[in-house]
Amino acid sequence: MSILDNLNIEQRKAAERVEGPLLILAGAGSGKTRTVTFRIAHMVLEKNISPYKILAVTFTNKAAKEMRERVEGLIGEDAKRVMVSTFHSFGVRLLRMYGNKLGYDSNFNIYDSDDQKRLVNTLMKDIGITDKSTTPARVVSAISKLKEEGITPGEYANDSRGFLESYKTVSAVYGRYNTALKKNNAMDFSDILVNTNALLDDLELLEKIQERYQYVMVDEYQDTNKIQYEIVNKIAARYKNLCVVGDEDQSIYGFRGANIKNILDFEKDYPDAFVVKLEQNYRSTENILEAANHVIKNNESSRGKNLWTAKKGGHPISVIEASDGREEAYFILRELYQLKKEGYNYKDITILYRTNAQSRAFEELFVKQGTPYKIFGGMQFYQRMEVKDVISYMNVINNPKDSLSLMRILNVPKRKIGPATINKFRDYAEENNMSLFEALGHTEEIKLGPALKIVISEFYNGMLSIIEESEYMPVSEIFTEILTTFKYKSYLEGLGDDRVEERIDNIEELRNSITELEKVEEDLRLGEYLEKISLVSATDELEESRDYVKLMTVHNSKGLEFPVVFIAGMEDEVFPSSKADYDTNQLEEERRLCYVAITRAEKTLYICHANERFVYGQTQPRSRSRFLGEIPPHLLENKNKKEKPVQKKTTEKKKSIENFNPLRDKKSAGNTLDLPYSVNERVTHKKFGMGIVRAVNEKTIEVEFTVGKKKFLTAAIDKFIQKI
DNA sequence: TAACCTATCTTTTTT
DNA sequence: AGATAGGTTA
Repeated sequence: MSILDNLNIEQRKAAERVEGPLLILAGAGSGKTRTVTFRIAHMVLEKNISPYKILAVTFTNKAAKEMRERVEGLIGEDAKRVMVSTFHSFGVRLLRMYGNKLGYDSNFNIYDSDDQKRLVNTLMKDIGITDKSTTPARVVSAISKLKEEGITPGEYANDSRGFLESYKTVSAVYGRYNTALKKNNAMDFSDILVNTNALLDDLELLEKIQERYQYVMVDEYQDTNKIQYEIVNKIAARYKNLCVVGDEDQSIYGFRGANIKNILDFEKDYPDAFVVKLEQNYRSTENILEAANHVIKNNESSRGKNLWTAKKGGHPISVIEASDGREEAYFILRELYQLKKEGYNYKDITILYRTNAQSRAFEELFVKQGTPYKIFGGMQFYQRMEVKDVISYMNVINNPKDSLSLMRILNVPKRKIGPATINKFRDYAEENNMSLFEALGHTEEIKLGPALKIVISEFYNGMLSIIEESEYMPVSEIFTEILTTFKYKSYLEGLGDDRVEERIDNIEELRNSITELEKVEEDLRLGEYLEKISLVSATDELEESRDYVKLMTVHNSKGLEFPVVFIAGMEDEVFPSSKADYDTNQLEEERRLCYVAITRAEKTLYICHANERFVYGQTQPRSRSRFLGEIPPHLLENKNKKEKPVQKKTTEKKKSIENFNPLRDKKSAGNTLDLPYSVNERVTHKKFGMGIVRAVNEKTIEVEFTVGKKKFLTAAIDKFIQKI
């Protein structure tokens, strides 16, 4: 008897193979996660391998969480000792510990693409680039791709494409951009990987890590890029217990440097690799699977698999033709109501599309009709202007070297600190080799009007005071301090913007999310919080229990499955994207994307397309996607409803499910201190004066001052609070 | 410095 | 269509 008796023959072959290099070619829906989790359980329960020695790397937090929970279901508490992590979280963890070797402080901030764009933008202006052929956004994506392909600024400068103007721009910015990030004690997403990889060049450290993680597993190996490849292979080099799982037909991240060769060449890298193919699909009906197989076989890059299912037949695939994008949304909504009548719930249904912009038509209609829905990805909660403002305050408090975040908030709320003034301080900081924030403390040495001096000193001292407090204050208190000290809400109210209410709601939602998080993790520190919100991915917020229709890009749907799937916008120039028109490799990637989309469906699949579409403020004619033509007609059924659906009189607007949920990953408990404080004891605080202790919790205490109740973390509290 | 107007660009896809 | 950058004016 073995725990592996629960697996099919192929899955079992893979799970049994614990030592040595192992390649698991796992077709869509073939029980990949099941195989991997049972493999871990087998290692721990039946092979006596310490869970502490196992590292499993996934692409999203959601995948990591799911894997951890499923392993826990099999082996219990020991599962917590297995390191299940995304590449990025794993890297950040390592870099917090050892980043000083590369010249970073452990409180480094993480920049998102918005930050990257702003930084590149200022750099381009500083250098005086007049190149109109490119934009900061394009420069950012070029730089990210270069980083993840392992090309340094120096190497890029020697590249032969040097005559192109956009190339020159990228080349001029790349190195300076890196320097600026480092000065700000910040990393972008690519840096997390690049620096993790660089850390592993330290042989002593590498050996330590190799000894710690003697068994390495990588999920979605077809989507690893050069740097991730190097990280994995360095760690596994010592024991060669490397298990990679993937499917070359689902490689869809070429645009961010993913290299399909990593999986195709695994057997070259490890000639003694054991290879297992998982070809039984447990997810979809025969019709759906056959359609997917017919599409993907047009790809040269496909090795060819024999994906099969025991679920014979099934519904034909419904094709819906609409006159335009709006009608497409109507048709889908009507079909959705039909499905509801047949007994499906909203949560069984997912609408997939190629680009985020396509979600708009659905959102408008669903709001009007009061249909519960949730859009994953797109404009993230944390990227909204007002949320980002407050986060930028937190960024500076966490890491005052972060001049980029500082520049964002210097004049928000408006303090009459314009670009001219900021530049004076930037110059002063540069000349005196200090950070912009430090420079703000030297108002006397800089030529300024008296009013400005006062304003800047107020800002500077306000920040200093919160920075000091942040050592022992819970994030929620820091949040409140920021809002009150800098009167952020009155600033929002005074904007005279028609979205004031929404913005204030967002701020309140941010507060709620922090409070929710602190319920789970009482002693959450600012740095940990910022890290957490930087690394969330779109589908991490997916809640199985709530009943709403899910909308997301095909990219975001990878690894997920749904009873009913609508693929919207199946038109040439949309899917495949017009960007892939003249490039076979890109076209093949689009086809893999289509393959991913089709194979998400369990029972029912709809493919929709419109004859014209409104793009860039213009109506353009559209024809059905070539991919649709690759599906044999006998699998398709025309589900066209000729008459236009009657739009219901707008009923009372129901609020859609918010696009945002508090993070709720649990974290292991921190240290517990003996508290010398007791309820009703009197204390004094530097800033808030006299107070009375109202509650003593495990890791925090609450004190009532004249200004109101405040919470404090007990760690390091003695520096700030004194007993009387 | 801020407020207002006009011209231009945007949409691939994401940790 | 909507967002944003850049320029002009108060």
